[in-house]
Amino acid sequence: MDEPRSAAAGTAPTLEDVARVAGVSRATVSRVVNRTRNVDPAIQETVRQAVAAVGYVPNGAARSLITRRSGSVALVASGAGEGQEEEFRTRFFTDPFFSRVVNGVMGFLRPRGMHPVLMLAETEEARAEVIAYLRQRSADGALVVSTHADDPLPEQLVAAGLPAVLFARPARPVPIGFVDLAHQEGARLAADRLVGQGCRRVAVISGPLDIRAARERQDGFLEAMARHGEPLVPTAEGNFTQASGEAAMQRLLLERPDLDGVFAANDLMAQGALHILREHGRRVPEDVRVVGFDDSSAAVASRPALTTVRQPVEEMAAEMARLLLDRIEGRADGPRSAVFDPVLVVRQSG
Amino acid sequence: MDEPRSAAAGTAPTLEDVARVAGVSRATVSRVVNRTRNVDPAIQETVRQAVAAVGYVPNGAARSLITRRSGSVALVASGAGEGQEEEFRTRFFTDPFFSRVVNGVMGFLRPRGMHPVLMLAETEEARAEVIAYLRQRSADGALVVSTHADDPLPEQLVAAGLPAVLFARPARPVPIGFVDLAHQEGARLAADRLVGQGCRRVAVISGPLDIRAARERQDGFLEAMARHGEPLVPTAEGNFTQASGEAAMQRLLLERPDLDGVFAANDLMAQGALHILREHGRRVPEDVRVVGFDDSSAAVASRPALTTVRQPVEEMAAEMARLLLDRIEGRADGPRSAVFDPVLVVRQSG
DNA sequence: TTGAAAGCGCTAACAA
DNA sequence: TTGTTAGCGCTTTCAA
Repeated sequence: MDEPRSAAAGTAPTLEDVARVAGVSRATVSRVVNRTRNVDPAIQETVRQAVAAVGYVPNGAARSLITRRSGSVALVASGAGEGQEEEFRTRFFTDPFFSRVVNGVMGFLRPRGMHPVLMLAETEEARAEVIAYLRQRSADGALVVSTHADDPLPEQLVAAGLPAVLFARPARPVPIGFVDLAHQEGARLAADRLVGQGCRRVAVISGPLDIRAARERQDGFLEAMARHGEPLVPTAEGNFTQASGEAAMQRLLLERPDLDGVFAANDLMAQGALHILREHGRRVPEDVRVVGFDDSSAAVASRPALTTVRQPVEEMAAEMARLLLDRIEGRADGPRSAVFDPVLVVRQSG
Repeated sequence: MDEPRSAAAGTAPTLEDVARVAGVSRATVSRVVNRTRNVDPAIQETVRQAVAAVGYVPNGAARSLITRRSGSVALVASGAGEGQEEEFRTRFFTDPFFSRVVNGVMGFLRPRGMHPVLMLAETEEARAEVIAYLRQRSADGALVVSTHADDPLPEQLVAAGLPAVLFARPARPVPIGFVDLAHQEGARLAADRLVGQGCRRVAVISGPLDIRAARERQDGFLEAMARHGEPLVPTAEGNFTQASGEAAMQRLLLERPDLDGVFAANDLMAQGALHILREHGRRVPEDVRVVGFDDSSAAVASRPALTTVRQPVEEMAAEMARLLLDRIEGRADGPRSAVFDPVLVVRQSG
């Protein structure tokens, strides 16, 4: 099998080269390469052979200079801007949540020949870079995973007229698409489960209350408990890390040593709660039932495995990508959104 | 504060527009934007103001058409090609290892204005796509995280003359740069620790032995144990997942119910071992000591926290990126590599 | 130090 | 159905 000589050679072959070899014009080669109709099958074959012979690969820059498409989308991890860059990165990447988003996004993008470019936007400078990146058309749009309610990035994107879709509804009403979960509904599922299993003295480990999802999970849970005739439910705030879940559980145990049920606003914190409960000699689920949230890898990794409220992150991420492409390719008129329903996944802990 | 009118308008402003406003030529604007020397400070200022006034952002495609640089690198998750796409993705993304690589890569790339594009290469088709992506200059080079010894991608990259650096030394000697860990040395650290703590009946949970790193960790451990006068060490093979660690621990316990030490080739499997040991009423570290490998987030997440061999993944990933940029920017002559030293991190489990 | 002009490689009207 | 031609927006000689 002949190796195309040009592969390792100095200059990459261009359309021109293929055209010369095939004995046709550049335009025809372009049509064949881009699968445009209206090309004589015989010529098509000739061109394909010429392409193979010279080892031609279209130049992406030249192509997107004219199509105004880069073939990639920015996948942005956006934060509030208070933290250190490295700490933010580590926190973000350590959480299984982010991996699931990446997974779901790639699943959708890949068959469509598009690729995600990872970006961080936790400082004003970084946000400006993201905006500039999009404005210079290095990416066709942005998928934004935002961690704070007062993140200014969504509004900046809208102001710049850039295609973007968020994971989680924006804090202030902004004309931008998003995917989200019915968090309150999910929390209600957890409350119903705990009560249904006979728990009467339950407590909540919430996420950071400046994150909308965290607040909705807490509110939904408290509301459901109130409906069950339990208006007084102690709460402790964590920050979605396992360590914060441990600390919160400690506080809760001090406040209410006789508790028999815990709802944690994510699995990582639930896992932390499990550790502390065991240290204090509480058996799960016999003495205390624990329900988590997310159904992340942490849910099956812990012992006992977590009963948890499933957030279909991969599907949501895929939908987010779909909404963005619809927008980019002009299929969508205004910003569109999708809200997913949570499901209770019963395992051992609750 | 005036908003640049063109931001949300139909067409983005070009160099031409800036030049007109500033009353200079395109070339001069280009020089100012690209910080080239030899521009009159006064003119420089005028140009900057014009840039701000029209809200100019250079067009990336036009720029890279001529510079032949895209400003991004492919971050490739490469597999052997036997598995299902989705399973591969999920496995890969669930492992904290990948997140750490991304984290380290971004830490290095970001200050240099470069961005990672995520790609998968687990089938021949996907590999071809990666190669094409690089050949069409959509990325300036590739960072490859390979999971199997017989992965053909490294050789394909070399054959195509594309800049690339691997995480982990290639199976067959190929002229390509890589970063790696002294795995055998790390395993020796684990063996010394277990023996030093008085363990006499130890066992190994290895990774998939078709992965070089897994084999080296096992070999290094067995060799060290032999030196300690323990030539017979039972082993069980896992696949680096927690579930496989559990299964392996079950088998080991059956084979050697009186074991008092376990070395697992990664933390996830060690975590699985911990679960099984507890189920069987073995206390860790009192009855059985457990040492993991990696020092990933799983190491601090488990109870007891894992004593483990630290692999500085973030640093290694950053170095991988550095080696690639050196190559891309022509600072490196041939392929260069770096091998890192592991360190024992003592926590509770061993 | 600045400007004029020539392309980088490609796609898309428009003609033939 | 095919070819011709005109740029896309930028960088970079080469002259001035």
